[in-house]
Amino acid sequence: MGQSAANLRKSDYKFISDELVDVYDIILRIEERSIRKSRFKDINIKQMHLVHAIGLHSKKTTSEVAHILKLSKGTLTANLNILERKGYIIRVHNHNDRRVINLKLTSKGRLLYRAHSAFHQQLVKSFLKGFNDDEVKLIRKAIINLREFLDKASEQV
Amino acid sequence: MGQSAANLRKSDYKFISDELVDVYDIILRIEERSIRKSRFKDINIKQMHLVHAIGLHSKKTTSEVAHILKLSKGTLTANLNILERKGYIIRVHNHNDRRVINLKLTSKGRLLYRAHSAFHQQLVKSFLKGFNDDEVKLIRKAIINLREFLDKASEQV
DNA sequence: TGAATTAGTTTGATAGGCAAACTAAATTTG
DNA sequence: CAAATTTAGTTTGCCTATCAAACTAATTCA
Repeated sequence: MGQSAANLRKSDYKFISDELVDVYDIILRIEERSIRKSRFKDINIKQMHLVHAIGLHSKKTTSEVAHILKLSKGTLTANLNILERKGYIIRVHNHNDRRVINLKLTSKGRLLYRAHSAFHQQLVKSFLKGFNDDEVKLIRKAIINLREFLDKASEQV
Repeated sequence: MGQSAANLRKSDYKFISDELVDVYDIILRIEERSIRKSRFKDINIKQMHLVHAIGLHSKKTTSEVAHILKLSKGTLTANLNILERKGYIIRVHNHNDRRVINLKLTSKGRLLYRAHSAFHQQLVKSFLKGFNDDEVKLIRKAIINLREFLDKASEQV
């Protein structure tokens, strides 16, 4: 409609930027509410993400998980206490080094993990709805671009 | 290399999902650090986003901004006090209704706003690096998909 | 074996958030 | 028009999440 490519690009930049700023908060809010309505209403979204970080199969240590989530060890201890008390995780003392604690999900924890994964999968599916493989690849490429930029920025800043 | 389209799609879903989960936290961390290194080191990322919500031109009220940011009025008052004390915003009593306070950025606040916008613009540019207009449109479409899904999910959940 | 290091916990302090009570101004209503 | 109600923003009291530093127990180094 007489709109130049340059104008189109500029408005797209702004649109994409503004939308992306909103999207994350919306997702967190939806997750929070869907947990509240589920059988797992005794945990919050941060504890949910801790369960996700511990993961289905790994036996990560407290320090490893603290590093992944960029939380202090003290904060992690507090949250692990909550999740253990509520039956989502267990602490397993490591045989080789008894200072070390390996974290595992209980079956209840694994149920929660899978429910959360399902939500994320649904999210990405709707994000990619109606796109063919080439188009999905393109979006993948955009995300790789972004990640590279962020990693470079992390070093500089 | 013999990988079926379905498999490709599935691994892409997971990749995209996992990356998106990380990206937001990384962005917040970079923003936080870049503020710390800038001339605006006396504010934090939440106050930065409050400045962004107030915006360059609008004269939003306290209640409007509280609603936009989904914060209680009390929380907003506390943060506005900090930004006002530090010279980023001013409160302007509304002539027509003297209960109402309109929020405005000071020149210092506008400088901060523009610095933050520049970062976001750089972010989106790198996100879209090397893409032509059609491809940018596609990504725009993907974000619209996601937003529609989220809005629908918001109603349901 | 004693000293230094390491993994995780405890402790004390701080910050950010909310809900409810409150103040001042505007609007409705009898 | 005066009293009652509503509204915008502030104040208050409380709660939760987080961190850093001190601490404990186990391991490794010298």
